Parts: sequence; structure tokens; C-alpha cells
Amino acid sequence: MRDGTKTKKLINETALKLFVDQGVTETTVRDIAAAARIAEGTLYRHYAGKSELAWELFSKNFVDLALKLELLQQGRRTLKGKIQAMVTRFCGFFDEDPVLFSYLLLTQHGQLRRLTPDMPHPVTLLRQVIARGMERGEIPPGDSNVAAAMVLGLVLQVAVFKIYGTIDQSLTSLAPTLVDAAWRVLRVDFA
Amino acid sequence: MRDGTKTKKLINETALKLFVDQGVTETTVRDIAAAARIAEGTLYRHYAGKSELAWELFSKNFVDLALKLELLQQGRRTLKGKIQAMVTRFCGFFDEDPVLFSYLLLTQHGQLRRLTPDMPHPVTLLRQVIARGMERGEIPPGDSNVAAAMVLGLVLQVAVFKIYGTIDQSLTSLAPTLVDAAWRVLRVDFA
DNA sequence: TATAAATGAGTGAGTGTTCACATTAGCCCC
DNA sequence: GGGGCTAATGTGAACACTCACTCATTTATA
Repeated sequence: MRDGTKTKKLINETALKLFVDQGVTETTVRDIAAAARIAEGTLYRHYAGKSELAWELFSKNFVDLALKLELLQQGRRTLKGKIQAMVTRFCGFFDEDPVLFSYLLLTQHGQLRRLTPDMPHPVTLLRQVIARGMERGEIPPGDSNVAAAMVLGLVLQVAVFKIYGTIDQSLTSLAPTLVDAAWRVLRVDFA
Repeated sequence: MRDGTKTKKLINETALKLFVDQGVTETTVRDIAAAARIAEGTLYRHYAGKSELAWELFSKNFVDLALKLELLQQGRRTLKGKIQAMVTRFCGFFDEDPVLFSYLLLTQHGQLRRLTPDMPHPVTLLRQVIARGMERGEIPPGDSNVAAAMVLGLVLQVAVFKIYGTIDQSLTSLAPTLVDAAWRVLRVDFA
């Protein structure tokens, strides 16, 4: 029997790049096939269709990110340590694979509704970590959703600026600044 | 002669709602026409096409927002005052027309590249205001783009959570918290 | 009655998907 | 070790369908 693993990988990489450059809808199956130098039909050996491809590309990596951050968070005891570890690692992931993270960031609104509540979710994780920190009195109590949103936005918008080229430096080099900012935000009293 | 102004307004409102609910690409001209109870051809009397409609809906409101914030900012002398006024007003705008702001937020990535550098831009404005504050020594000097990204993300992600229903409270009620958080972030030393 | 606005069936280009056929590689036996 | 056997993989022309857009005609208003 033949092994199609490499082809699937090729499809993934090619599609990811095109999805980021042109958008999912604007990328045709023909585009992907041409760029990957395979036949259109080949894509359907590996995926039920284009939207399944886009979905798997999103969900697998999104869940994977959540699992990695969860593990990391468990290794720290204080909220400050958890935040520091998660933010720094996020920056590292981003710098290692900017295309992937561009995809996750720019397509999230289109795909998020397909996520089921039982799937590991980076945002849920962040909220829970912050909520625990509030319970333990490490930071002032308040709405953990608002706190999570602020910390998340802080980091993600910098990533978006990086994608757009507005910011030159690597996210990793900005990690200490982001951690510092996040921590200051978390010490705000929520009404 | 007949007056088509009301029809155009109807198209705008209907399309905006559908664009937010289903996404621009997923919304067909038929959808818009059916929802507005007009013929498909009518849309083309007011817009060159669907993408022009989506673009005008975005750009006009985006530029309009920038102009309003610019005016507001000019009315304050200190950076703190400017930030407070702009953030608070943004929250107000959002609460007044959540559908419009959902549209601006969720479609920005698809439309931003069509914005020319000469068009008033809320993000550019924020960056300039912060840069000036740094020059005047109101906050520690640093990369104004990074600072702008953090403040922007802080506010926008809370708005996104509001759109998703993760947060219940009005943005206006959260404005003081957001201003407080933004100000703390701006006092971070940037590497 | 003149002029702009509204209509909606029709059009054609573009797109996701299929499927009959071709190709490849692992496996076994002579 | 080489030649058939088999099943998975790859191919791409053809298909069915969607959708933005057109235009000859009708409707409304000043």
C-alpha cells in the first residue's frame, strides 16, 4: 500500500499559507491543488471537503495550544507564575510558527462557533486560572471574564500588530513587557 | 422623480445585520434582498456590487469613528484625559449600536488592507496620542506601537467578549475599569 | 408626462465535489 | 530477486450548483 501521510502534510502546509494570505473563502480548492502540485481530487482522499480542511486546521491546533498551556500552567503555583509562563510560551509559539498563529487569530471568528464546550479552550483556561487567583486572594476579586478579556486582548492585539508588520520585534522579546502589563491589569479593582 | 434614500438606508441596515449574523461571504445578495423585501436588482442602483456595499459599510463608519475620537481627543489636554475620553466614548458608541461595532470588529481583517494611509484611522490616532504623551514625559518612553496595541487589545477584546455574550454588563459600565487598566498598562516601561 | 427607482427572470463565470481510471508501493511466492 | 497481486493513493475532466450581476420592463412621483 502507498503512504499518503506526506501528501496530507503538504496539503496542510500549502492550504494554511493560502488561507492566511487570501482568506479561506477566497482560496479555491484549485488554488490549493495548484500550489501543492497535486490534483484536485487528491484533497478529497484526505479531507471530506474544503471546509473540513479549514476546520481541522483550526480545531486541532487550537485544542493543541490549550493542552500545552494547561500543562505549563500546572507546573507553576502562583498566578503570577502561571501568567508569566503562559504568556511567554504563547510568544514563543507565535515566533516559531507565525503562519499558524495568523491563521488561528484571523479565522477565529468564523470557526469558534463550531467549537463544542467540551473541547480544551485557551480562553477558558485563562479565565479559570484567573478565577482561581482571585479566590486565593492573589489579585483583587471581580469578574474573571472581564479580567481574562483584558489580558487576552493585551497579548493578542500585539500579535495582530506583529502580523500586520506594525511591530517589528519578535513577540518573545516583548514577552516581559506583556507579562508586566498583564500583571498590572490584573491588579485593577473590578467594579 | 422617486426618492431612493430610504431604500438605501434599508439596504444598509439589513445588510449590516446579515453580515454580522452570517458573515459577509456567507450572505448572498438574494439574502439581503429577501430580508429587505426588495428586488435583487435594486441593490445595484445604490451600490456597484456586494463588495462595494460591504466596503462602504466598513470604511464610512470606520473613518467616522476616527473623526469623532479625534475631535474628542483634541478637547482634552493630558494623555490621561484623552485616553479616558476616547475609551469611554468608544464604550458608549458600542452600546448605542452593537451591531455596527460587531461588524467593524469582526470584518476588520478582511477590509483593513483596502484602507489607504490618508484615511483617518482610529488605531493611528491612538498611536499618535500615546506617542505625544511619551514625548511630553507623561508616561515612560518606549515603542508607541506596542503601547497602542496593548491598550487597543484591552478594550477590543472586552468588546468581543460582549459580542459573544461572555460578558453581560454594558461596555459603558465597564469603561472606568478599562480606563484604569489602560492607564496602568501605559505606565509599563517598554524595553 | 418625464424621469428616476424598482423589479425579477435570465445569464454565465466560478466553485466544490465526484468518479472512472491510472499509478504506486508493500507483500508473497516461485 | 523479480514478477505478479492487491489495495491505497493520485489524477483531472466532467458535473451540478451557486451566486453576483444584467437589462428589458414596470411602477411611482414631482
